[in-house]
Amino acid sequence: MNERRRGAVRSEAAHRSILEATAALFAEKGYDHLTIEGIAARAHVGKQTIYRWWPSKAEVVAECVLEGVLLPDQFMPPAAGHIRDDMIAWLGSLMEFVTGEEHAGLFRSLVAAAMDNAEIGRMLRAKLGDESVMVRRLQHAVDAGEVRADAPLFDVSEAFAGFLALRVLSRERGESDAAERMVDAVLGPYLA
Amino acid sequence: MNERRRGAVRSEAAHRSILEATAALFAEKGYDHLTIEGIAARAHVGKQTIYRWWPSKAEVVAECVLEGVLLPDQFMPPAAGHIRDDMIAWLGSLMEFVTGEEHAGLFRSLVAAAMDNAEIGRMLRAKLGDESVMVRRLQHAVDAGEVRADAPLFDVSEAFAGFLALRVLSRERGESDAAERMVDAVLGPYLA
Amino acid sequence: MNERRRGAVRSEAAHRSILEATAALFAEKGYDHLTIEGIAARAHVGKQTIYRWWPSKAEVVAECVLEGVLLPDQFMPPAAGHIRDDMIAWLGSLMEFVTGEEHAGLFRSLVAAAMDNAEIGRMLRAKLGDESVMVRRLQHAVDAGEVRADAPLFDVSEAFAGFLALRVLSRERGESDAAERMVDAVLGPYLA
Amino acid sequence: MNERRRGAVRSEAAHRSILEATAALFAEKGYDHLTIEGIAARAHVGKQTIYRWWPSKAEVVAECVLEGVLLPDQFMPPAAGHIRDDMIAWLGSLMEFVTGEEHAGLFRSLVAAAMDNAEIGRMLRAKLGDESVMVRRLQHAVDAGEVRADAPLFDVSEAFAGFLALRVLSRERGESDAAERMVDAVLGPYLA
DNA sequence: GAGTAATCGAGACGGTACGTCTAGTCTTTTG
DNA sequence: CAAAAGACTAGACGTACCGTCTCGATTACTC
Repeated sequence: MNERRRGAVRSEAAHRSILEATAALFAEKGYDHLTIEGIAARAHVGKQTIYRWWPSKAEVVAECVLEGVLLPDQFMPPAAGHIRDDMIAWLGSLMEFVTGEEHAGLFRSLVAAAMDNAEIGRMLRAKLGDESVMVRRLQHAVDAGEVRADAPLFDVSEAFAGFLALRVLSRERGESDAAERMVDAVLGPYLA
Repeated sequence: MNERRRGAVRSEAAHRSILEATAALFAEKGYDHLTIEGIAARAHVGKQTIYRWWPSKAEVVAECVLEGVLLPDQFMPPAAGHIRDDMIAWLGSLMEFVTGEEHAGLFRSLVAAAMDNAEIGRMLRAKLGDESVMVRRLQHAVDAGEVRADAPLFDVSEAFAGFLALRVLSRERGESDAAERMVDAVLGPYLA
Repeated sequence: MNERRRGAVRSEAAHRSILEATAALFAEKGYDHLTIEGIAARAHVGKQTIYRWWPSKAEVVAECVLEGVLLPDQFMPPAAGHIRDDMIAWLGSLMEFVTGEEHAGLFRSLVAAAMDNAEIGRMLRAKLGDESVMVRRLQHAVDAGEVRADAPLFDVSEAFAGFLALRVLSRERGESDAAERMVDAVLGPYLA
Repeated sequence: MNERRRGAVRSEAAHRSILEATAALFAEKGYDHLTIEGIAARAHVGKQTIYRWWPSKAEVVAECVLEGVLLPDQFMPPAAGHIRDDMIAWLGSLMEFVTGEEHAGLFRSLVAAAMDNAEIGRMLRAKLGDESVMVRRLQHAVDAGEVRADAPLFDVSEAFAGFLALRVLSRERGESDAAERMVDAVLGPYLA
């Protein structure tokens, strides 16, 4: 006879239900008013089912972020026109997004979660300013002759990511032309 | 006739004792394992005495930061030599500070606290990357002829603050030459 | 020369105000939801003013009972007709009083207070069935030839007081003819 | 299909442990220095486990009394000799019990508890002066020809219960021959 | 009248206990 | 045998009072 494992296998329905409940409650109440009991109740799941698969609240939230349940997919820097205009538009819209009333609470909660769990921090950063994506956009601009070939693309992209990180951390939007000034200050000298 | 207050007056001993206990416990256990009961016990104070004067744990911590009980005094960008070297040294040491093992826990806790309480966020930012201080250092470099007069000093300083914010958020130190590369990428073009 | 005290003298206004507040709150909330803080607040008096003159809540309540602020004056057994009818009427009305919805809570509270403070117990008993008053009424009946001269008046009166005490303690009214039956059982054999 | 419950069942160990701790602490400190926290600590039980099954301290104590953990078994009127002697002995010993130094505190506490909770009151009364038991003893005396057949047994027994109630209320033992006098006054006329 | 001592209302203090909530573990029954 | 339901120990939450102490004002007696 074959040696198959017996008993029920991990319930995918429960798994999904937990992630969805977590995302919903996270959005409603934020990271630190999120409770395991609340998730279990909302997901119609036993608490033990959560503890069986995740060691802590932070890990559940981390998986939510990873699965993209919590954050919209990456913001892609548009390649619609000149690199300067595209970067300004993109930085500006992201700045709006992270400081806007609607998502500010969620972001603050995610930062708090990131302080609990390094994985969340890494994902958060990746979502905000994935360097590889930004570098590709800049490389495209180099190829188009808009940016000098010797520009330190990685460091420029990091400066832009840092600009957003600062907004998230300090919780201040800054002036309306902040994105434009930052692009001109950092990228300006490298424009062809 | 003036409306004189009546009854006993706030005990300065209790006040100090609470702040000290908070700082000690914060350092020991971090923000979210900090409890009001723990503070009260350590400070030999009734819980009500804490609740009488602060609405929440976050406010007590905020006052600790404000009073400088929790964080060392501002990191000053040194004016020891050439601006490039000074900024690299300063950014590097702050990066060390926020990602280093020694202060990482305390720092992460403070960031988490800042997400609870905007006041803490503002103080934290002021301690770490006060733009006005950085701008003054850059202005000094302009005066010394090391930086071009038309350099956008404020935006450069914000890029540096963002660099640190990104480290805080992602909790990654990055490569050893990260500070140097960032300074060269952002400040480099403006060096005289 | 005489050793007279100096300084202000006890405020009679405060004293009265405290007793009144106590009586009001006792009636509203009962003995164990009565608090010193509540009395002080209601009486517009500092807590210390209460503690200066009474050692405990029980003592304040005791003084209220003593002063007749809490309980109506003694119920006098009427001397309206034949001793049997008078005693039945009197016992019945007192039974009504102590078990009736209106005063039951107050009585329960008084019993609870009496368990704290013997003085209250003694007063409570005196109010319910003051033997000397009852004995006088019985003596009057003896003189009128309604009761035999050799009847143990004191013990009979104690039995009647006990009847009431049992109602207070057990919190049950018993049957409607309870008073009549008790009078017949105890006093009946001694009727002339 | 029947609606079966799921999940763990009430822990009998915890239940018993709580009742034992309650009885021990009641005896040590009395009703009003008895605390839920104290019970929980002594019983090595979470507070919530107490609140899950009982709404208040009074109910826990009530169950202790019911289970006989707190009070000795019913005091039975002895049937050792003549009814007069037996009743005097029995009343006397109960009077001793409720006013004696040894049990006075516990007893007063129980009475106070009874004022909180009618259930306790009923149990207390049943333990001390259960009429049916007393009536049976009196009936036995009637059968033995010691008491007249037309004696109002129930009312006589109530007079005796009242005698005890009065002691409990007033907390006074009275004179040494109090029991004897009461028996003679109330039961005397009905002796054959 | 100035000085002194006790009182007053007010309210902060160090504490205890409340009743609720959640954590994380353990137990029972169902599918 | 995993999952749901939910009871378990543990302990923090924020509130209510306790009884004491401190404050500034007031009152009444002494010198």
